Amino acid sequence: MKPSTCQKNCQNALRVADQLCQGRGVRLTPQRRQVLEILCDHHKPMGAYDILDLLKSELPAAKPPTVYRALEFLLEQGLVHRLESLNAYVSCIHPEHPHASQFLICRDCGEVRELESRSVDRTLDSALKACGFAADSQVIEVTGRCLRCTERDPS
Amino acid sequence: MKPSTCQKNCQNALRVADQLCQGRGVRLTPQRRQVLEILCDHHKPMGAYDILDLLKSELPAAKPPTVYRALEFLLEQGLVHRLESLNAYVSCIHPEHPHASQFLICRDCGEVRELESRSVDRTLDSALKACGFAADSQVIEVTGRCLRCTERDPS
DNA sequence: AATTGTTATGTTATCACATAACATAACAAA
DNA sequence: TTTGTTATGTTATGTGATAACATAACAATT
Ligand SMILES: [Zn+2]
Ligand SMILES: [Zn+2]
Ligand SMILES: [Zn+2]
Ligand SMILES: [Zn+2]
Repeated sequence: MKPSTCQKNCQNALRVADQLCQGRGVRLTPQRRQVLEILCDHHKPMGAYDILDLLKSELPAAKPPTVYRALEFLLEQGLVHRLESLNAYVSCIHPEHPHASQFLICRDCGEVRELESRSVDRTLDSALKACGFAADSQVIEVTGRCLRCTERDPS
Repeated sequence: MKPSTCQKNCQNALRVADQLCQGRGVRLTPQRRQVLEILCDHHKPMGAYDILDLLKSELPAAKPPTVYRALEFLLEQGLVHRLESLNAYVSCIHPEHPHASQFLICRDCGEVRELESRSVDRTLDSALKACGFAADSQVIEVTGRCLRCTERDPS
């Protein structure tokens, strides 16, 4: 993806976030929006302190709680996912329809990809139903090598 | 489960671990075995520093690396799972056939249950295959309320 | 038995991630 | 303009994990 296209996607994602928040009557304040923008601008998962470092260039007074509060909001609104196995955060590619977190994490290139498999979702749901478990959040994270890295170096 | 039965299960799990390690030519040293025993004796997930506190009663010189090294070994051997969303560890109930980590975590009673669903496993595998992703570890963690807690207080 | 390479442990310090607690400010409704 | 609510500022601390280096135990070889 060319940089120009990429930046356009980021801008678009922010507009979508604006609309979603307005529609829900919640406030995407400048701080929250800046954190989301940082996550959108990067394609790889970022730690809270990585975000903090970047945020400081726009908001020198930023401190850990600044970032964690923004992340808490963005997670609640489904605009961002947390990657439990990396202690990192990544912007959601389809925030308009909230969904369970399903990620493929490449250990070579660091790329993360949202899987969004309905069949996995359904199968897991029925397994949960079968044992009477009432889920309120699901985490699926698969670590390995992505197609591109496997093709580049099939070892 | 009665205490006597439980303790028997723990002893049995340790014997199984002994045999597995012997068969694989790896060493379940006293330290490693003690950490595994602590995890087997408790049914709930434990943080590394919780384990450390208990370990100190038998091994006063124990320090964080002592525990983390033992956990690293036990994880490699599939004797223990790490719960990513809790930063905690729990002993595996079926170490004799290594498997992907699938957990149901009750937010009320704290109970964790290994799901071991073959259908979930298969569905995820085929989704991974479809996008050419070569997995080397899978994490599935579902948080919610277990059947018992739902029945006790259906709210 | 002595040598040597390997694996495991001891020890100190530090890094990385996250939140508690309390004060102030901005906002929105009455 | 008062009042309640939500958001932010600030300091300190809690919690989880590892780096780096030294020493000891073990196992294979000579
Ligand atoms: Zn998403
Ligand atoms: Zn890759
Ligand atoms: Zn298991
Ligand atoms: Zn429960």
